[in-house]
Amino acid sequence: MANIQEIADYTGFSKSTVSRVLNQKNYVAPRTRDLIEAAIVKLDYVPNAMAQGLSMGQMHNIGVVLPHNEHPYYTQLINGIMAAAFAANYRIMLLPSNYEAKVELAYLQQLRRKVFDSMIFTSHEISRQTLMTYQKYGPIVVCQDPGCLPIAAAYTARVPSYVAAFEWIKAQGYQHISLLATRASNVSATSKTTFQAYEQVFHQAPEPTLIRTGIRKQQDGYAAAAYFVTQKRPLDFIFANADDVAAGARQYYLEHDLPVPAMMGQENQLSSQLLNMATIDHHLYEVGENAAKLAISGAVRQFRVESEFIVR
Amino acid sequence: MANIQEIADYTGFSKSTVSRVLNQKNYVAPRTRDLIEAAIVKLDYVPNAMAQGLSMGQMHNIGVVLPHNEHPYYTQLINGIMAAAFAANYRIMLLPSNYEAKVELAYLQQLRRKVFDSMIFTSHEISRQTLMTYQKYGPIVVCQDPGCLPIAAAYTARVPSYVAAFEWIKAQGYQHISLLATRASNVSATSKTTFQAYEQVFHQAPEPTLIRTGIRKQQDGYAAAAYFVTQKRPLDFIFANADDVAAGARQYYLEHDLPVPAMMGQENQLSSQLLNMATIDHHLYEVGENAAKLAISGAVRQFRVESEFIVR
DNA sequence: GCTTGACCTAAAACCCGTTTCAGAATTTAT
DNA sequence: ATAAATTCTGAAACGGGTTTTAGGTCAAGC
Repeated sequence: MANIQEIADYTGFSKSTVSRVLNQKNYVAPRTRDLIEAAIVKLDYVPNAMAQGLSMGQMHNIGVVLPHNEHPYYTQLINGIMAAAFAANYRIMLLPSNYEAKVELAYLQQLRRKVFDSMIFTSHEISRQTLMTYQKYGPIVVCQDPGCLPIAAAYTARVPSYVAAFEWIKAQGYQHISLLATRASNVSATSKTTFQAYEQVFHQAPEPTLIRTGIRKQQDGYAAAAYFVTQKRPLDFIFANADDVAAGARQYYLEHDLPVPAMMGQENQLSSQLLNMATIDHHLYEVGENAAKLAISGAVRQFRVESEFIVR
Repeated sequence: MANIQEIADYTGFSKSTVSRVLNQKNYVAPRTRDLIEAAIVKLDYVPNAMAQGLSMGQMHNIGVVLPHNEHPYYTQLINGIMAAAFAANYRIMLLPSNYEAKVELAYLQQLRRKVFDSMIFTSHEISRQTLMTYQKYGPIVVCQDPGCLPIAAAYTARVPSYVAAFEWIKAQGYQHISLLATRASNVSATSKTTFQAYEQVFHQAPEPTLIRTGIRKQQDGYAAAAYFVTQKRPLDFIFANADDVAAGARQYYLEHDLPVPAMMGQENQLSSQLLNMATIDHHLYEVGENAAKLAISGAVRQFRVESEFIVR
């Protein structure tokens, strides 16, 4: 528990000189440096991060807001964020929001309090306007298209690949398309985008009876298929929000000796590769990496990746 | 960016009185309190967490070391940790270790530096002896059985349910049992435990050709099944390290119109419920919650849950 | 009327670093 | 030889809180 003062006292130099040795800056006589370094080793001194943080005004922490962590979207995003943050010697704090605006606001207060230097919203309930008012307290990065607003963002441009996918589905002659989504389109930008692309291609809204929300994992896909079958909702194509979800649906049909409808997934997970299934790769790991870089640099820039429709 | 001094100046009281109002302790005249609270609202003041941390010696952060985050083991554990931490107003920092002792040591240094107050090792490469030498810098909780060592731990007692499961498998008459594991038994306590339980029941070591390691997700189970089939390794039971993994293996057999071997999974995920498959519930969410509670309280206690063999 | 205790507040010390400023000792340039 | 620039170091200020100490006011108890 030695502190910098003890090192100073022990060596006979001052705190400032010890600090200079620690930070390798300004002039320090080689002999002085050696003596102080020896003392640091001898007394097993490590600087106190809180004191450094207070003094320098930053803690090298990034707060990452995420609603839950059971969707591959978040898993891949987090992995990308972690990789980039780790590489830059930043740490990430996991901030569960459960899609609640009130909780998100509490986290923004923590940004003000300097609990972390910057934030990444993998998803946000709060309006972008509100987010902007907090930018003065630290970099805020969102993972959705912020439109023309001056907000740092790393996100995937989903529309082109969604349209391409629906064009392809239409060309194949499918007519009753089921949409599996994480959340309803009135609360989720992603779902909204999906639905809009659907309308753009098919010139009509998706069939409400073929929409299922609350879908995150393989098991949810399985349950959705079970629902369609038991409720007798005929369909010929399943557009899933993740490959694992599609795989789960497929599993249901196989297990019940039913004909498996055509389907596609998203995220280009291993399951779609194994099943030789069409998918959309949103390059989320890369999005995560760039979100972290923006959070660290503080640049109010937009990093946009084109998602990729993969036919197999 | 108002600080406590500004509130003091604005109201004419001293820093200490403002601090007392903030922390609701000691005597403060009602009128004084009102005035100061009004000033806090007016100047939109929030205390600086780094200054508070430095002054009080803790940041209310818990560092959570995890090798990767793609296995349900970690997902459930993290969810439990997050829930308990969040409830107690603690935050968690995700510390990826990739099973590297050197990285873990770096994190222990961060504990000394007060980057976080306490640590949870969901898995650790470093010896328990080494961990113990760092206990003086803050609570350290492991998620494995620490034996009789005085280390705080929240973990699942796996042996009884493993033995019960193997007894059951044996009673059913299965003889060629495949074991799917996250890591090899010489580096993983969990795998070692599994193998030992196997030997205890079958009086012989598991068949090396039926062991697959590096298995984490559904897709890995699928790949393992593909391996057994293409390499012509006959087996009649698959003991998987997770339900999703078993589900993946099952999927492979179904897709290739092969007879599906008997199998069981672990973690009691939805997939095993849907497939009506035997499993072992390690109650990881609960383990995570208790790990967080130990990390927060600093009690050097052991929280042990019995895992539960579920026949379906 | 005096002591005692409760109530209220401020000054100062403390937590532990970084950074600025200023001065002293050397070197280099002229 | 002297002025100027460089190298080295320490004192002090600063970041922004909490806590201790101590002193003052006031009412209750004897």
